[in-house]
This record gives sequence, C-alpha cells and structure tokens, in this order.
Amino acid sequence: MTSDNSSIVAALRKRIIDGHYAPGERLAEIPVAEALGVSRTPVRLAFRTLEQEGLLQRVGKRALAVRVFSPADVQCAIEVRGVLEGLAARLLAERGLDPKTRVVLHDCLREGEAIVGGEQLSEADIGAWSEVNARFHAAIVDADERRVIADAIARNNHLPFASADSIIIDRSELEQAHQRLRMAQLHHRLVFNALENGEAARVEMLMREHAQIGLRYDKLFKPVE
Amino acid sequence: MTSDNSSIVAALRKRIIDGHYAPGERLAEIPVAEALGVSRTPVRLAFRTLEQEGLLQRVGKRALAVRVFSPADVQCAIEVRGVLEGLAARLLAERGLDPKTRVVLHDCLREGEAIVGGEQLSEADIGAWSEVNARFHAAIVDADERRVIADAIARNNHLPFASADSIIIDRSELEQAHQRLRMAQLHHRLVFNALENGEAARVEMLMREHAQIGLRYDKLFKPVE
DNA sequence: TCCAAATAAATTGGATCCAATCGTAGCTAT
DNA sequence: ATAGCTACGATTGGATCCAATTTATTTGGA
Repeated sequence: MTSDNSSIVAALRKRIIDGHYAPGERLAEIPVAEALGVSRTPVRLAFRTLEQEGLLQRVGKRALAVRVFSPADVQCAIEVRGVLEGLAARLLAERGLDPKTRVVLHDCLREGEAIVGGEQLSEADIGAWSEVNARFHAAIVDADERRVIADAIARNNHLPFASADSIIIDRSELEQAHQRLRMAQLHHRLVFNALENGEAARVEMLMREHAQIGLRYDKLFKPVE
Repeated sequence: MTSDNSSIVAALRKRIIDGHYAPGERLAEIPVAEALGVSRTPVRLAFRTLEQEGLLQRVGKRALAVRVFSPADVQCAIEVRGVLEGLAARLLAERGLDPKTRVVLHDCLREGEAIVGGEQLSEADIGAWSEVNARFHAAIVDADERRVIADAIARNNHLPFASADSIIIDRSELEQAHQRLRMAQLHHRLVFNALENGEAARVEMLMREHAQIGLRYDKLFKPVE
C-alpha cells in the first residue's frame, strides 16, 4: 500500500502519461480508489492536485476527465516552459550566478557537446542527451533559491508530457530530430557564455529561440523530479 | 454556508491575500474549518488547491503555512505573468485573431487612452484603468479556446498579489505610477497595432517590455475573476 | 417511432470517526 | 543541571457514512 498521498499522485500521473487512462476518458473516484487499493479520500486529494496541474479537466459540472492535448497544445505548453526557463535564466544572470551552479552548467554543456559531436546519433545518445538536459534544467531550478520562478516552471512542467507520445507520428523524423539536437546544443553553449559574461538580455533572447526549436523539444529537455 | 468548494477556495485565498492570515503563519485545518463553518474535508481540498497554486507552502513534513513573498519575489512573479501574456499574445497573433476579440481589444485600448489622456490622474482613474486592463487580459485569455496558455497564465496569476500591498512603500510614488501608466498605454496601443498587422514577433517583444515597466505593474494589470 | 418525463442508479461532496504521526512537555537518571 | 527518554496532546491522513446532485434508463404519451 503506497499510502503516502504524493505516491498516489505520482502513480496516477504516471498512469495518465503512460496512456493507461486515455485522453478524454472520464475518471471516477471509486474505480480509481479500488484500482489503487485505497479509499476515496486520498484519490480525491490526488484528483485535486492533478486538476490543478492541468492533467485532469472538469467536464460538465462535477465529472473529471483526462485532459486531451492536441499536438498544437503540446507545442504551446512546450513554449510556455521555454519562455519560463528563459526568464529564469535571465533573472539568475541578473542576480548573479554562484560559482557552483556555473560549474554544473559548464559541465552540462561539455557533456552535451560530446554527445552530439558526431554526425550519427543513436537512441542511446538521445537518452544521454535528455539526462544532461535534465541536469541543466535542475541546475537552473536549484539556483533559484527563492523558488518563485522554479515553482512557476514546475507548475507547467508536466503539461507537455501528457500526450507527448501522440505527437511522435513517424519514426523517420529521427534525422530531423538530430538537427534540432545540434541546434539545442548550440543554444545551450551560447546561453552559458552569455550567462558567464552577464549578458542578461542575450540570455533571454537565446532561451526564447531555444523554446522554438520544435516539437521534439520535449525529448531534449525532460523534466527532472 | 457557501458550501461550494470553489467558494471556500476563493474565501481562503481572499483571506490570505487580504492579510487576514499573515505570511508565514501556520494554517491548521480545524481552526480554519470552524472559522468558515464547514467540516475539515472541504478545507483539506481547498488547502490542496492553494498549496498547488503556491499560496500555501509545506513547512516541515505535514504542516502548511502561508507563503512569504519578498518584494523581489513579487517582481519575479509579475515578470512570469508578463512573459506568459506576451507568449499568449504572440501565439494568438500566429493563429489568427477572431474579429470579436479584435473589437474588444480595440475598445480596451480606446477607453484606456481616454482615461490616461490627461496629465493628472486620480485614484478613480487608476481604478478604471485597472478595470480596462482586466478586460484586455480577459480577452487575451478567452481567445485561447484551447486553454493551454490561458491555464498557464491562470496558474501563475495570483502569486504576485499575495503580498502586493507590502511593496507599496510610500504613497508619494503616485506620480511615478502615472508615468508608468502612460508607458503601459503606449505599449497596449503598439501591441494592438502589431496584432492587427499580424506582426507576431513585434507583439511578443512589446509584451515583454510591458512586463518590465516596474513593480506597479500589479496595479495596472489586475487579474480577472 | 421518437421525445419527454419520471424514476432509479451512480457518483460526487461533506461530515464524522479512527488511526498514525509529529511535536512538546515533563520526568527521570546520570 | 542537563541530557535523554517517555508519554500525552495536537494535528494530519485515511476510511466510512450520509446527503445531494447528476446521469442514465425506462415508461408513457404523442
């Protein structure tokens, strides 16, 4: 029994993201509670969290359903996170970057460059790249010790991943993804340099561009947690 | 008895924003439930919502407390909303603006111009200006029928207002606020023109600048609802 | 045959009860 | 006197019960 409520939220979120509950499907409290082996109360709390996160949506007056995201919606959500991370980077640069974070970001960039250095890119490379970008993301978030921007990012972090798989139409787009990876790598390097030089405006501009590299962004910039 | 749960959330949020519960003050379920005349259950749900919104924060392992915002935090949150509204405006322009929304935005601009047309600006003018800007904001949000950006904005909408009053140090800054009002008016006009001409990049740039006119932004751009 | 109204079933919201856990205060022993 | 342990109070989390509302089904009439 994963009686901790945050575990229930995580389990439910995973089921939604994994497609166990289809987009648009209505979610009743009793079946979910029975499926998780708990009472209705923690499920109601979890539903409230997920509704607030935007993964569940009210249909009619009382019912809740899994929110449906179109590919355009996913792109919007990705851009939301993009501009928020851009803003976070700018504010971080404005208030001064601590040396430790600077090192972490530098390492992320070096490792990322090593991964996408060659022309060919395997599935494993994409995984490694995602991991590096997750660390980059985590460093950005951790550096905001006041948690204002970090929370704003976190509040919109999971949205793109509800139906992220549904936008991967055909596997042959891998080559195009490779191109985008190189673009993202370039952007990260430029952003880091701008951060080191304290060029805040340039940081923000670059992060904005970074957010617009396309739908594959969600594969390049996995959320931490 | 405002037994609807959303009413309880609203009442609680109002109490927090009004300072009835001081920042940093711990909130227990039973006293709040008794104060609102309801049982613990709806209060727990409301606490979950408010925690998710960022108005409440966990202290220790189980306790919840009113989140404390420094003036810098408020400014960060305002900038968050600024870039999100800028993004929304850009995406709206990209996908095409429906004529009805166009009219609403146009009316908002004309009324706003009439309000800040003169040199002097009374308290009533500030209130009217806030109302016009709320309509502008609402039009932006309503136009996003897919609700992706609108929800992202809504999720970060209330944050700046938790301790907004605490950043209004002295009343003599009204003159400076007047100047900012004129700046905001100018920006709205430029944004609308860019929207009409489909200059999406310019829209975003302008809205970004709009978000940076200063701390008084929260007085100029009140959230709806 | 189709629509509407009424009734029944299902589901949600709220209240209360019980258990588990956290914090604190008091007591004891060194 | 202080440090550590214990026990009690307070508070949160979970389960169950009850009421209210919504939705579906059935039956009646047009």
